Amino acid sequence: MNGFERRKQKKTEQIFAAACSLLQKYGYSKVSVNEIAAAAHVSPATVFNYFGTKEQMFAEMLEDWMDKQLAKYEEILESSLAYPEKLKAVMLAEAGQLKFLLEDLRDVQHLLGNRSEEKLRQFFMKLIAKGRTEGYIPMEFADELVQRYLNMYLREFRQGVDPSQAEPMLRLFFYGLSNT
Amino acid sequence: MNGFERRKQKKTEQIFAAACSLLQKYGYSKVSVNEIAAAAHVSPATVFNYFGTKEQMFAEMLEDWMDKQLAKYEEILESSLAYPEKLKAVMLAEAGQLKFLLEDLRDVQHLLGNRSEEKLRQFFMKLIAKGRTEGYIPMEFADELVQRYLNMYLREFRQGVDPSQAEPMLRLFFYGLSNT
Amino acid sequence: MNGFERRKQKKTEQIFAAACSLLQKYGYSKVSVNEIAAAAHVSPATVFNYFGTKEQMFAEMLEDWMDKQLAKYEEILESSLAYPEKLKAVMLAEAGQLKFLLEDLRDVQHLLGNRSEEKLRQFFMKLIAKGRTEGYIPMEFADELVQRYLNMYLREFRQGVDPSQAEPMLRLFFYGLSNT
Amino acid sequence: MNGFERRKQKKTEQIFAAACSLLQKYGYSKVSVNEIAAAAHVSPATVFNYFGTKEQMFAEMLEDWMDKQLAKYEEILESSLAYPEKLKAVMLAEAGQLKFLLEDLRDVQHLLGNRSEEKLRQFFMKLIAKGRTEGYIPMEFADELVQRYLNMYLREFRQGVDPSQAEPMLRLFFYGLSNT
DNA sequence: GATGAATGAGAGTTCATTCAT
DNA sequence: AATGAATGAACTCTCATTCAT
Repeated sequence: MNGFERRKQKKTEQIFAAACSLLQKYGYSKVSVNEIAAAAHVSPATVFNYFGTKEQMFAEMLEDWMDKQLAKYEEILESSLAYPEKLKAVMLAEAGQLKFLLEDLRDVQHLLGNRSEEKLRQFFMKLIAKGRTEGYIPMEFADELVQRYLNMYLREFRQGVDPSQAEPMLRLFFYGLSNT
Repeated sequence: MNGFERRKQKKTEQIFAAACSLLQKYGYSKVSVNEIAAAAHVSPATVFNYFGTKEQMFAEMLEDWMDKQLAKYEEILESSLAYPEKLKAVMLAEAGQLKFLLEDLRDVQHLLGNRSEEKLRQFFMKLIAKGRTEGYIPMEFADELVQRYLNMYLREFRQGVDPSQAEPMLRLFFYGLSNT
Repeated sequence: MNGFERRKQKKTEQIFAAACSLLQKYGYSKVSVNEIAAAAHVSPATVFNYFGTKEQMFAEMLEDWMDKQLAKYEEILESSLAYPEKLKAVMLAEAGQLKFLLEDLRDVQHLLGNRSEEKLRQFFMKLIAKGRTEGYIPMEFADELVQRYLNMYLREFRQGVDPSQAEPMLRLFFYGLSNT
Repeated sequence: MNGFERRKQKKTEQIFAAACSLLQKYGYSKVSVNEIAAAAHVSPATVFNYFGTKEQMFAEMLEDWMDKQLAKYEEILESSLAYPEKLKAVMLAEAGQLKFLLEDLRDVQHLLGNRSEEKLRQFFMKLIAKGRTEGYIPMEFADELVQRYLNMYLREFRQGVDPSQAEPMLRLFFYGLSNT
């Protein structure tokens, strides 16, 4: 990588960092490209030179972020933890992270794009497959259903859980409300 | 009710309907008051005469909507259904309804206001209390936890479920992922 | 005057009072007809029924006010005071009064209209004539000049003088800055 | 100064000129930023990029204008003219100039800001001090009073005097109405 | 290639005035 | 005759995007 590319790489990271931080604070429609450019010490024009539009810029930032997140997930999946611990770890890996996946849902989910969504889906399929192999997920629940179930919990955890609530929530995950 | 009041009432409903529909389609920040006014066959100025600000207009619309929704819930709670059926009915009462409670979370939840949130919370408390009396909700789960759990499911159902998935989701609600 | 006319008269006075008070507080362009109507416990439509336009309404209000003011001036002119005392009295009669004659000058002076301005000019002519007769205003100063001079002082006094400054200002009026 | 700065400087001047001219013609609240932008051959957005708000734009324009005006005054004060001639020159330097200092008083005086007002006050103090030294302003008149007196005349001259009236007005300034 | 400046299109909001009762 | 409701036109201001250097 030559000097030009390194510089571009660095600016891209600054832009991503600023965009990410401001997105969380104010939400997609309330952050202006000018603000992001200012926070990244870059000209607004540079943002457009790099990404074309505001939307595209956020899309790339989110894909970048999602790739990093998925790397963490994969690591957890490959670890030596027991299966329930893995699930817990995955869910807690989200906690306190990008809440905007919830907040400006329509905007942001659409931005996240098919590629990232597909990657995430594939990770889920592996996670579920492993769960079935290890006997934690009964066959009678269809993949689609379990995926939705997992997703629901992930979203809940993304909003933030205080640690004292994490444990009981996970118990509900496995055993539900009925106590018998 | 005289002519003036009837007319105003009617226009208010038109505005609420237009606002609700457009809010779902595009989200809070992407809908302009002009669009809503046009859809409601009303001048933008009228919207401001009625509600003062865009924000206030949505707040009142949401409160109105929430009151109607709560009325349905109460009716279900007072019905002769078995408890699990009641829960199911409450959840399905949301399906296909106002998705925006999720989508522009920051904006809209804030708009919903304390009054409505409190009303909803109180309904939940009654629902949970009844569940405990009838033995469906064990004492060992704190109110706070159950409320969060219910909320999580409600939110999931709000996004829409096809009926074939409703049943298994409710099974998970009571018995969790574990199948033993 | 029958009942209808009395009612109209009363409403007109309420409107004038509200308009006058709000004009002083906020200035011509920052007061809306709706505000005035509200303050006068009257419908905005009534204001337009009576006066046609906002501008016309203020014009009539100002003419009304000016007529009352001129009546006071005439009384002073006809009184038995010494001439310099009369001048002083006229000037102080303005103090603390309608400052807007200064503030939104362009708007308001234009509103005041030719009729009122002419009445005021005529009063000044009488005042000056009397001053000449009594030897206080030398012939070498043209009417036009003296009128302007008086006006300048009147405007100054309209902005408000604290009583301790009134006396020296009047001394300057007669003897100027030179002290010999 | 590079190309960017020159261009910005030029546009700023165009905006100031347009704002000044239109302010005199129509008064603060009746001039829209759009009008000013059009007259300055600039986009309305540019005005807001430069100054943030309409108010701030006028404030800066007035400060700019006042600085130039004060420079003229200082030059007169330092000149070799006799004191009365200096006073006359200062007053005539205003003639035909910014009448709005009178007209939208509330708005504009507030915009002029403390800085400019303070600069003007300081110039007045110097002018008065010089007048005392040279024996044209007797000690028995307090600074405050003289300042007000000067101000009153300045305001009068700002409204415009035809030259034939300037001389007698200045005679009144020194000797008042009394002729003895 | 990167920037600071500039902008067009549109946002929310206000208000003098008119309309329907 | 008087009103409450309704509005069109205009306002200040924002922002994603483009232009000129």
